[in-house]
Amino acid sequence: MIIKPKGTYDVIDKEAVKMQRINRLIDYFCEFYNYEYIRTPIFESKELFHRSVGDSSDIVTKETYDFKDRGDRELTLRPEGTAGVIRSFIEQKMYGGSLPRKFYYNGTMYRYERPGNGRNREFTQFGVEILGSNDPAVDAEIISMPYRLFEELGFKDLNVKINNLGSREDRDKYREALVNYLKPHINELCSDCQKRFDVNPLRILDCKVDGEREILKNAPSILDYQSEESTNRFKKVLEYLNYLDIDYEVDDKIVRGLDYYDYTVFEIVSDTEILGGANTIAAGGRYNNLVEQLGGPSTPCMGFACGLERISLAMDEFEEINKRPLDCYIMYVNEEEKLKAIMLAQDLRISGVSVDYDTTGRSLKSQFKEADRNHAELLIILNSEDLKSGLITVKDNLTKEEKKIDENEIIDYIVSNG
RNA sequence: GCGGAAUUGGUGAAGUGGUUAACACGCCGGAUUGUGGCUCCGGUAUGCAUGGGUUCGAUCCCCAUAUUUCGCCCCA
Repeated sequence: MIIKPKGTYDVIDKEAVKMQRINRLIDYFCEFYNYEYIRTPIFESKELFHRSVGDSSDIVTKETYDFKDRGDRELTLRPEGTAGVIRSFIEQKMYGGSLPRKFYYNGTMYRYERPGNGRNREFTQFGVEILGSNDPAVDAEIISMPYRLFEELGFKDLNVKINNLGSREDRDKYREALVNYLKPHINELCSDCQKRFDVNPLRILDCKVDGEREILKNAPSILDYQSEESTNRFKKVLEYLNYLDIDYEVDDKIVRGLDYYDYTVFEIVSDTEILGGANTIAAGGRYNNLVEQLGGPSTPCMGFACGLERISLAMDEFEEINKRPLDCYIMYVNEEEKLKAIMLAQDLRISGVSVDYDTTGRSLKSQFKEADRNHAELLIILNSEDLKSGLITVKDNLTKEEKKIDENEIIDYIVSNG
């Protein structure tokens, strides 16, 4: 038997229904907020991700799917959505047109990691990016839009953790201060953090092992190392969030894993327990330098992304999700009736009625069961005897009321009852 | 990548070194020879993840591989 590759999964049954529902809401929401749909390639040149995500980050060094095609091109399956959008923005010279551009994407991403509950090697991510505006109102929208989307999907007790990383210079100053503070205590940190100390000291703030320790609680705060301009900007973002009624909490320990973030970074957390310890359902931030870093003109941007599998998993706690009911199920037994069923189904479908019928030759009894499995609202029971006199039996599956309708009026009857 | 656990029909699962692998749900058929969702009866794994090995004999013991899952690492 051939089985699916490790870390992939099939979306079927309930999962498929949930995914469709999530996707429809995403499309609806983004349209409402005036975001344009964008679809970029699933594979890009390897270099794109090395330059955007940061050469030193684990994502690029060991978690991407890299391959060479037959023309010896170095390619990478996209591990995230932002880089492709930025590349397109630059390559299509969108910076020459009216700004900002507001995009949303929704598609599969690839990451070579150990699969687990709600984490796969092929996974689906939805995200938005606003390119070309540094207005704090953009920060507020990028946070409030997913917040409201999650509320709409049924999430309760949402909270936003937000922090201000400031400009590159602000961050460099802070990094130095943090390193100086931690240096005397380095032996008290866990082994992972001792490694991080050299590679990415800011990550130590996020450590699960050392996070609760006094050393880190008393560490200097990045918020104290901001320029006045950056601090005022952050205040403005928070002010907007207040007016938008978004529940947030400033957390100066939030630093994101990627190199490209500056100024506002945030995570949306839900108190659901189904996801285990990790209850972050969306995350994002501002990246005002990335476009330039990738060879475009300096363009301030902000975005967020979230994994649909985790969203879907968390939604298991919410109300039962059912397939859309079928308007009508047609039953028959013999060949003559079957032909009628096929033609009737086509006419009804043309008239906008959702309809189905059996194609496995099962008994009438089983056809009733099949109709129920499909939550059919009306049952059409064809009978050769009645057909001779031009009559068709229609049964309401809720009230069990049965009527014989003239063949010529059947479409109108069903349309007006559906 | 490192460590632990698991893997029996469509599903949930019981089970034993030795003829036909419980039970339940589901599905299909019948009782009801064309009107169901209750009831009753019957059917439903050429087979216990895959490949080796031990054995007279393995689903059961051993090894390897795969997949799943938990923890670490990481998290867009």
